[in-house]
Amino acid sequence: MEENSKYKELLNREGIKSTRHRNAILKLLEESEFPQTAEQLYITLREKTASIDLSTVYRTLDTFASKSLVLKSNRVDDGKALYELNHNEHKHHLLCVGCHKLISIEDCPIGELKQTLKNKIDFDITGHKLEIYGYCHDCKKYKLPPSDHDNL
Amino acid sequence: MEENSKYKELLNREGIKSTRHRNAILKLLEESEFPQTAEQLYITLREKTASIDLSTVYRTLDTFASKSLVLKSNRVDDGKALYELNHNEHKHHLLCVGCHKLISIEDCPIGELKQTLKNKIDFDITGHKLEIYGYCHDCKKYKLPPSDHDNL
DNA sequence: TCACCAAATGCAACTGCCTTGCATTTGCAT
DNA sequence: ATGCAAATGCAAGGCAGTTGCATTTGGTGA
Ligand SMILES: [Mn+2]
Ligand SMILES: [Mn+2]
Ligand SMILES: [Zn+2]
Ligand SMILES: [Zn+2]
Repeated sequence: MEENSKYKELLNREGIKSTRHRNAILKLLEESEFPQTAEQLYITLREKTASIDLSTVYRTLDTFASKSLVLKSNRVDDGKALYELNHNEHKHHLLCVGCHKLISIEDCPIGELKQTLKNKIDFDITGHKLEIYGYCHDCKKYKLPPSDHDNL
Repeated sequence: MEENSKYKELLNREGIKSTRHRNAILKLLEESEFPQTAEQLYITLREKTASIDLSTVYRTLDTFASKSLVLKSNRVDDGKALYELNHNEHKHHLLCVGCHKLISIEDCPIGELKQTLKNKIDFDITGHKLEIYGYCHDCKKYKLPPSDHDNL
């Protein structure tokens, strides 16, 4: 066996075993600034560390998601699944439809809405998902044509 | 040939032919309250009207989306593609994670954010997507456990 | 009205993402 | 060290969506 993992107690707390692959995937997700596809993670894992099967990557990510260790979402372009570490923090980002760059923002406009809706139609908000599209500073200059994302 | 279609000039305006299938799909979308999968549309079309191939449904929806006649999105559960008529109106809805009911709302909290972001980080918003999860009036009563959608 | 042709469609094969069954290996408790 | 459930590798399979190609169809102009 290898050295005791940094993530051992985190995994044990969730009632699952600490393994080479799980540790590697957690580490990789921790190093990732933005959500990744299973394929991207798989390729990086094969380059950086040991051999791993793609099905193991999927199964591990699913396991992590079921424990809320990772958040699973879908890429806007192609619907492909994206995975990111769950930092239990509230984050949104801007997607530049020119260069596909992601920009993190700390603004969240849901706070006020929460109370409004609770009063108006008796609905208790537990979560939400917000994607914002547009043009970044660099892409604005090139006056690219408007995209499909308009009117969303 | 059949009777002149209700949607003929709409389609011609976009530079594409008015056909039996395209008219049927537009009609069906018009009757649909919420976004539908290609499969759902396909099944309904086969029941209600003539024979049609699934690939034709996909190609037609893609064509419509490229002309911005329909909006394409992805279902939260499974990432499957959803299609709806583009009414060029700004709408959001609430998803009850208890009973999976959709509730339309007219609130949109992006307006103010738009100007804030433009000033703060020089980003021009062209569109956005907002999904809100929670418990409706009925489901609140049953005190269902919180779901995966929390902390989004 | 008719002939013509590009566009639309049907059909079947195919791709890519993701899942699953099963044999083998591994983590970990005893 | 031993034993066993959980994790993994491997290969096959499932399913949403795509594509190539032959045929049909809608619109245009003679
Ligand atoms: Mn938010
Ligand atoms: Mn909005
Ligand atoms: Zn950009
Ligand atoms: Zn409900």
